[in-house]
Amino acid sequence: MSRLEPQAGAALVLVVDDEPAQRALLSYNLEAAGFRVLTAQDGEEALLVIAEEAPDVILLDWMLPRVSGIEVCRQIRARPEAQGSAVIMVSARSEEGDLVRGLETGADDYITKPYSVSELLARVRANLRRVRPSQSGAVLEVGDLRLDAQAHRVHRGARDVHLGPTEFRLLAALMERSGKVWSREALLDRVWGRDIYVDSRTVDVHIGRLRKTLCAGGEQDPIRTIRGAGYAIEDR
Amino acid sequence: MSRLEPQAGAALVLVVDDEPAQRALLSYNLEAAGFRVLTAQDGEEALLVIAEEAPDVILLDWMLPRVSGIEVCRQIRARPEAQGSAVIMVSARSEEGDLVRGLETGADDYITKPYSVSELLARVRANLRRVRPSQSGAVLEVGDLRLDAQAHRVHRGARDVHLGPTEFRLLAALMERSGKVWSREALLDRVWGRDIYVDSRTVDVHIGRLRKTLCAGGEQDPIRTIRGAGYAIEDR
DNA sequence: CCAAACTGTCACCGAACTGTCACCATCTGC
DNA sequence: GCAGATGGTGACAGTTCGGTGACAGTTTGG
Repeated sequence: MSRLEPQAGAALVLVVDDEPAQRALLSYNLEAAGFRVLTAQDGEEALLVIAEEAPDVILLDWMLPRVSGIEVCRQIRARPEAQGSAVIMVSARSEEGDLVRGLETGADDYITKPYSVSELLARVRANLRRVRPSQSGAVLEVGDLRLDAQAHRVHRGARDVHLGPTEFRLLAALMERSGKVWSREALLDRVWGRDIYVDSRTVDVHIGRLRKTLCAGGEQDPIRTIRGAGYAIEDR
Repeated sequence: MSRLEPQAGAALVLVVDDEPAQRALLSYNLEAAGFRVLTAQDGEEALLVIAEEAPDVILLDWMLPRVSGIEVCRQIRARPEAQGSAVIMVSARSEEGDLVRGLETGADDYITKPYSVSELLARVRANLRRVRPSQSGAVLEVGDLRLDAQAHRVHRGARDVHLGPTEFRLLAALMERSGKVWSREALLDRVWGRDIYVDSRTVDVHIGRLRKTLCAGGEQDPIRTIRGAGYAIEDR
C-alpha cells in the first residue's frame, strides 16, 4: 500500500484512545490509507473535537481512563452534531455482553483486539459507505433523481442534468440523507468546508439555482424549504 | 423476553439459509423480538423476495448451495430495490479474509457462528438503526399524530400538516410528554426560551392556531385545556 | 488570452409568521 | 344569577424570512 496524501475531500476519522502508542499506530495506518485523522485521548476531548469537526467515523477505545468507552459513546450519541458519524468501538475483550451493550448504546460497529490493519480498514470503509454514501462512489437515488458520485453525474428521470461543482456537492449532501432537514450552517460545513467563511444566505442562492436546474423540464420541485430551519430533499 | 406480536410498522427481516432448522431458529427468535420475518432458502429465492418486499435487514448465510453467499451479496447489492436494506453476513468461519471480502462486497455487517440470540438481535437492531433511522428514535407519536423531528414534519393520520416554527416547537413539547399538563410559563420557557419575555396569553393564541391547523380536516381536537393550569395533549 | 461558466454578495419584494389587543363565551365561587 | 376570572379567537400591524434578479469578481477550458 502506498502512502497517500490526505485530500481536502477525504473522510475524517477520529481516534479516541488514551495510549499515545495506540493513537500513533492507528493514525499512521489510517493516514496511509488516505484518511484525514484527528485524535483525542479521552471522552472529554473527543466531545470537543466532535463538536468542532463532525468526523465521519469515530474509533472509540473501550478502556478509557475515568469515563468508560460505553459512557462516552452514550454521550456522543446524545450530541446532535454526532448524528452523522459512525461509531466503531475498539475493545480488547471479546465478551459478548460488552458487544451487546456497546451496540445497544449506539455504537455502529465493534472491533476486537487484536485486529489486522486490513480488517480495521475494511470496517472503517464499510461504515463510511453507510454514513457518507457519496464519498464512496455510490449512486444515490431519491424519487426520480439519480446522482452518481463516481461519474459525477445527475439525472432527473431520463433527463441528464448539468450542475456546477457547488450545486453538485449540495445536492449530494441533501440526497445522502433524504428527508433530513439540513440547516444552512450544516450545509456550509458539509458543502463549503469548515473553515471557509461565506454568508449563510449564499446557501439560499445555490438552492435557488439548484431548483431552477432541476426543474428546467417543468418537473415538481424536490427541495422542501422549512422556514426557520433549513432545507430537505424528498421523495414523494 | 416475552413474545411480541409483530406490528404493522415493525421492521422486516429476510433470513436466507439453506437449512430449514436454521431458518426456523432464526425466524423464531426474530419474531419473538417483534420483527416481521421472511425466509428464502437460496440466493435466487432471496432476490425474488427482495424485489417484492424490500426488507429492512437481510441475514445472509455464507454457506449456500450452488452459489456462495458472497456472490449472492454481490447480486443483492446490484439491485436498486436492495439499496435501502442492510445486509448481515452469517458465517461459521471466522477467518479474517472472509470478513474483509464480505464487507468489501457490500455487506454491512458480519456475525460469526456460534452467536447468541442477544448478539444477533443487537446486530440486527444496530443495522436497522442505520438503515431506518426513523424507525428508532426521533419520531413522536400520540394518537393519530406523528411528529418527525429530523424531517421537521407532522402528520395527522394520513394528512400532511404544515406548521410554523413556533407551532412546531409547541407541539413537539406537548407530544414529548403526552398527558403531562404544561403551564403557560413552562411552555414559554420550553418553546420561546428562558430570557424572551412575551405575554403568557400568547401561548393561548398559538394553541388556538395549532388546534385550527390540526383539526382542519374535521378531526377531533387532541389538545386538552385544563382550566387554571395549562394545556396537555392526549391519546384517546 | 479570451469567452464562458461559476461564485458570492446585495438589495428588494412578497409571503409567512408573530405578538398583542379587544371582545366575547364560559366557568367558578358565592 | 352575578361578578370576577379564565380561555377562545378574529383582526391587525410589525417583523422576520426566503426567493430572486443583478452584478462583479474569479476560475476554467480552449
